[in-house]
Amino acid sequence: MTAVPARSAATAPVKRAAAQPAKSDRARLSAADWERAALDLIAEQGLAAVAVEPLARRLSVTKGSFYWHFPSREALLKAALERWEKLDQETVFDQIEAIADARERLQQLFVRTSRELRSHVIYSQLLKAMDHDLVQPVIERVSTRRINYLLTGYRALGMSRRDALNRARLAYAAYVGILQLMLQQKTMRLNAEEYQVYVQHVADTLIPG
Amino acid sequence: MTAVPARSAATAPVKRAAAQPAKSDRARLSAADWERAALDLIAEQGLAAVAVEPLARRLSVTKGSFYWHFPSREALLKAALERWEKLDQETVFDQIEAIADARERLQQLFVRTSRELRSHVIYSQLLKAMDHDLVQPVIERVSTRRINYLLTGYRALGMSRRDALNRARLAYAAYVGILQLMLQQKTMRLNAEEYQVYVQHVADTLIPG
DNA sequence: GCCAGACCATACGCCAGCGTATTGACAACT
DNA sequence: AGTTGTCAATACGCTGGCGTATGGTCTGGC
Repeated sequence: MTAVPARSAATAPVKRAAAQPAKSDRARLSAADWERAALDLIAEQGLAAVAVEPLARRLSVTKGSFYWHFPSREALLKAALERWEKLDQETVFDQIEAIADARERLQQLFVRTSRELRSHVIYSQLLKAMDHDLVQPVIERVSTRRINYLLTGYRALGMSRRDALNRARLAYAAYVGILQLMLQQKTMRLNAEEYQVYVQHVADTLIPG
Repeated sequence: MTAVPARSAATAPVKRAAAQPAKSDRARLSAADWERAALDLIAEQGLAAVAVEPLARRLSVTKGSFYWHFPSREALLKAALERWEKLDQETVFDQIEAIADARERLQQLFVRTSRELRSHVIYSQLLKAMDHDLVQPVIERVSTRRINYLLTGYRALGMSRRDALNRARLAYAAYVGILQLMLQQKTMRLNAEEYQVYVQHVADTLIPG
């Protein structure tokens, strides 16, 4: 019986608490649980670490469970990436969009880059795996969105279109670079204050006054 | 048969022609050949792609050859990384060091980042593999050297120590970021002119004057 | 109560990559 | 000519990950 697992929420008789299923020693798993676990692994060890059997071990089950929820590893990755892209849009982006002042908004984009923010960590890891077929379009979309966001920010500050675009590129490259240099190992292990000062310097340098 | 016999008069340890051993259909391989091929693969597909058997196929031999030259895959990586670090020091760094004017020198660091420059491509790939035990110390050293280089450059332009350090970090992050964004896929596929303009913008923005 | 469906365990076949062992070929030196 | 040293082919065993097949267990609903 190779029944295709019904992944839609419609058929699920068990509603399972809407919030996190708790630490759950004995709870059964859902597809969403696997997706979340996959994103955790991506954040910690990168995309390549998302292997079915290690993931299963991590969740204290066997892959018999996995292949009920997903037809393949690829399917899991696809779902996890979708989930991240949506989540990233909500948590990181929409929050910043709420800020009125363009100058302040630009600065916040840098301030919230500390390694505590999971979504940024995942972004950085995905950037490193951009050769992967599933990853490429996702971070393509996200990056473009963000650069365009910066672009309009700079335009709002009165820069010419050409300058604004290049400044947006520069700012975004600095963002990507500092992510990579800070998150991975110790080359640039700045503590909170040092980082604070650095960000201020970046804002002063990259935001025209 | 083949014109230009590569085997000139050589003595005991067989130094083999100093230059490249040519495309060489039938020439034997040396350890250096494997190291160069490994670096090529790193540049093209990243560190993870450096596998023994694929490499052997690429060189049109079998791994029987490989394990004569190296005791393990790790040993090859180590040797290749050493070779790159040395080569990078010579080609990229020493050349720029020759430039007298601090302002011009800083700009050149950005100008020479186009994807044509192999050493930069390798650096970017290694940065993506910084979790690897052998890679981490290497790019640690290289990155530190470069940032310090920028630091002294900015100091020479009269910046305070704190500002110079932060500016160096910013500039280097921008360098790393633009590398990653340009080399990997198309998010930022700038053509030569666009890139030229961008670099000029970076220089104007990051170099005080 | 008991059946269906959701979830998981076990066991298997497959493949790619690492490393080993053995033998072969061919050059240079004696 | 024979010996030695250098480079390479072939064949093998091992591991870890993917995917399949099949059967087991728990749960809610009738």
